[in-house]
Parts: sequence; C-alpha cells; structure tokens
Amino acid sequence: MLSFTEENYLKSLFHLTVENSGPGETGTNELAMQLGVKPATANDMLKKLKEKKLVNYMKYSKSSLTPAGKKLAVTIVRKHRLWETFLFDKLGFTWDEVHEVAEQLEHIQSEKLIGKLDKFLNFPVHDPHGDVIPTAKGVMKTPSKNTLAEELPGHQCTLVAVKDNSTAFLQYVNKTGLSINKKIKVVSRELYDGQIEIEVDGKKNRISHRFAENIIVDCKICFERK
Amino acid sequence: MLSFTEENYLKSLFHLTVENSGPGETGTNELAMQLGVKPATANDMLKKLKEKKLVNYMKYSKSSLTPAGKKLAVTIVRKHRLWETFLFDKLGFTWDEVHEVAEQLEHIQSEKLIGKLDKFLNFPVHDPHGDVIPTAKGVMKTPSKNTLAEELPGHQCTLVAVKDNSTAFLQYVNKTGLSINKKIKVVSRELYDGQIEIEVDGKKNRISHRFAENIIVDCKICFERK
DNA sequence: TATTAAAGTTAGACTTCTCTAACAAATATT
DNA sequence: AATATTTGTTAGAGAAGTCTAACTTTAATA
Repeated sequence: MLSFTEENYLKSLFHLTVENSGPGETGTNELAMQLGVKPATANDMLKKLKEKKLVNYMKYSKSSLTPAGKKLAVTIVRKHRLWETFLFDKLGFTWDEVHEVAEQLEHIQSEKLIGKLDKFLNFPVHDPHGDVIPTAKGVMKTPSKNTLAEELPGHQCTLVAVKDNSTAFLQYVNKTGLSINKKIKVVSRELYDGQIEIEVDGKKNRISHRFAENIIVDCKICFERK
Repeated sequence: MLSFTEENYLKSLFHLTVENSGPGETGTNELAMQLGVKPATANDMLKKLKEKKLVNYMKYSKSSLTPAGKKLAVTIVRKHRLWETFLFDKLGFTWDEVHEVAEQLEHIQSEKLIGKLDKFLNFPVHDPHGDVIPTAKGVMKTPSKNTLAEELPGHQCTLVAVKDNSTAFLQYVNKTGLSINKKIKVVSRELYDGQIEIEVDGKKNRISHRFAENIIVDCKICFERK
C-alpha cells in the first residue's frame, strides 16, 4: 500500500517520462519542481521508491519508472481522470474546477469503487480535458496528438485536449470560445511571432504561439463526435 | 485546515458524545478504543485539539467538543453520509460496503463538491443506514428513536436505522429480510431472555434481544414511505 | 479507610515527509 | 583544459502521529 505522497511521486514521474513522450526519464530537480518540493526531498523519495522497485534510480543520473511503477502510476491517472469526468458530467463542475478536486479523489483506495464509477460514467474514453482514460487493464490508447501551433493555415481540426490544466489557462480557453470537441479552423499564421488566426463557431480570433502550443488537436476524429 | 487524523478524532468525539445522546463527554480510553489507537496517542491529540479550541479537555477528567469542534464534526458526518448515499444509490454498493469507502471520501476538502453532491442525490435526509444527514447549515433533525427491543407485541413499525455498522451485523440484518423502511410487526416477546418474534414481508423470524437493540425503528413514519 | 484496580498522563523513541545548508559530480563556457 | 554553472547528494533537524513503559490520579471495594 502506497502513501498519498508516494502516489504523487509516481504520478509526476509518469507525466514527466511516459506520457509526454519525452526522453523517458527525468532529473531530480525537474521532478522536485513538478511536485513543488525541494530537490533534496525528491532525492530521498527516489531512493525510497527504488527500494520498492518502482523507480529506476542511480546516483547522479536520470530516473524512470520500472514496469511495476508504471502500472501503479497508470491506475492513479485512471482514477484521476474518471473522477474528473464524474465531476464534470454528473455534478456540473466546470472544466477548470475539476482538476483540484480530482487531485484528492484519486487517492481513494477501492478497486470496486473505481470499477463501479467507470460503469456509472458509461466507460468514458476521455476526461473533460480530452486526455485519454486508461482502461482497467492499464491500456492507454494513444491518440495522434498535434498542437494547434503546428497546424497549417486552411486546416480544420478538433480540440481533443489541452496540455496546461491551470485555472488561468482554462479560463482563457473558455473565453476564446473553445472547448473539447470544438471544431477549429486555422485561418492564417504570422511568420514573425507564430501568432495564429483561428475561426471557432464562425468567430475569428487571434491567439499567441504559446497559447496554441498548449492546445492539442486531432484532425482524424474531427467530425465524428458531437 | 485540519488533518485527516484530526478530523477522525472530532468525528469519534461526536459519535461518543453528542450523537449517542450519552453523557455529552467521553474519557481518553474510550476515545482511544473507538479510534483503534493507544490512550497515550489520544491524550496527545486531545491536548492538541484543546489548543485549537475544538475540544474541552482537562487533565484527569472527561473531554467534550466545543461549539466550534461540534460544528466541524457535523460537517464531517454530513460528508460521510452523503458519500454513503452516493455509493448506495448511484453506484450500487451494498448496505454493508459503503462505510469503509465513505471513511476515506469524507476527508475530501471541497465545499462546492459536497453542495453539488447533495443536489445530485436530491437532498437526501437519511443515509443507507437510516442515519440522519445533517443539512449544509449543520442542522440534524433528530428522529424519534426506539430500538426494536423496546417495541411491544402487536406493534407495527418501520426500520429507520441501525446502531451497529459492522459488516457482520449488516449481513445478518440482510439475512433476516430486513432493510431500511421495511415494515416490521412485533408478534411476541419472551420474558425470560427478551427474544422477539417478528414478521417481515409475511415471514416470521425469531431474533435475539441483543440484535433487536441495534435496530432502530419509528412508528410515526411507518406507512408513509416506499 | 486502606488497598487495589482502572483511567489517564508523561517521557522518550520511531516513522514519514519535509526542510536548510554544505558538499560532490556532471555539464557548459571561455 | 580550466573554470564556472548547473544539477544532484548528503547530513542533520523539525513537525505530525504513533508507540511502549513508567508513572500519577481517580474510582471501586473489601
């Protein structure tokens, strides 16, 4: 049985390595930053998790999750996203409110609860942010992810996820008229600063490159979903 | 902000003092027993909670909740019972499974969550065990509580709550054909050992005095509810 | 009332997670 | 390559919650 803290470390490691399809490993400082903790603290925990065979750790080198660690991390991510879906779909929370509460709910220990919640929600595939919900067996369907910043003018795509879950960002997303599964048309892009002009529900808007980088879109599932 | 542990102490104090309408105060050993902790540990916490002005504590004497402590305790009880209702009504948990999971869920910190959950559940008045759910303002309607052991032969009443929430007890309750709001007719009682013959759904059953003492019934709301 | 039993308290220690401050290794820069 | 900067580690300490073991107070009883 893992403590809340240990679970949080596994989850952060998962986000920093597996999920963002980066180098597959992360440094102590980076991990500490993600968790809002001092590097010394993260270092201690890495050693502890190495003892439990959940993390590959070697002095002065990068760390990664072992298969066992990855499996546990995925179940935590699954719980987090199912709870977010519950809060959004059933309780009427807004997009930008769900994360904080789900951070707490994800640590509830009950296999049965998660199974029944999954069923109650009708086995959702995405959470309210568009992120994939792993199955009970730990399988994550990896969708083709492009950021809006990479889309070319003239293209039409669908918002499937956002990278940044901060309240400030999400509220800005809402203000721009965007939401999950919303169709976006790229009108033009500025070569100088990467600013993009988009069209949403027939309304045109100029967004910064930095903002666009945090919007994940999919052209394949574009017109299939409501 | 209280820790999980502090919340658990407040809740136990509430159950041992206010709710069971006992003497309104409880001893260190009794509290420790309830929490499954050693008296020394409970003693430390009582002093800590006294510092926070949530508990009335004096060396070598009984302890009780201050008004502030009582208020906090009631909100925890409210959360616990709302979650139990959710698990039972929406997720299809059985009567005897909900308590354990609700013990964890009750510590989630989000006023908004509880408000929305309350609404989602349609502002329930009782939890699956028949216990009263305090309102958002902390009001608990105290129902007229008699135990089945006190009912006289010939009387008809409705099961509104149980005193014992242990799995063993609840499963026995189920086996006897009883559940919340079930009509019970007292057929006869044995003067020698207090054994009672009851009729539930036309089926007769003999139950022990000890068992009957843990069944709370109400004759007033007898035939009003489904 | 004197003694025993029960209830309550204290002191010191352990675990988990965190920190600061000093130090060591690896990487980047000139 | 020598130095500077970044990154990572260690040692020591503190807060929270728990324990054991020894001790004190209160209540029960003979």
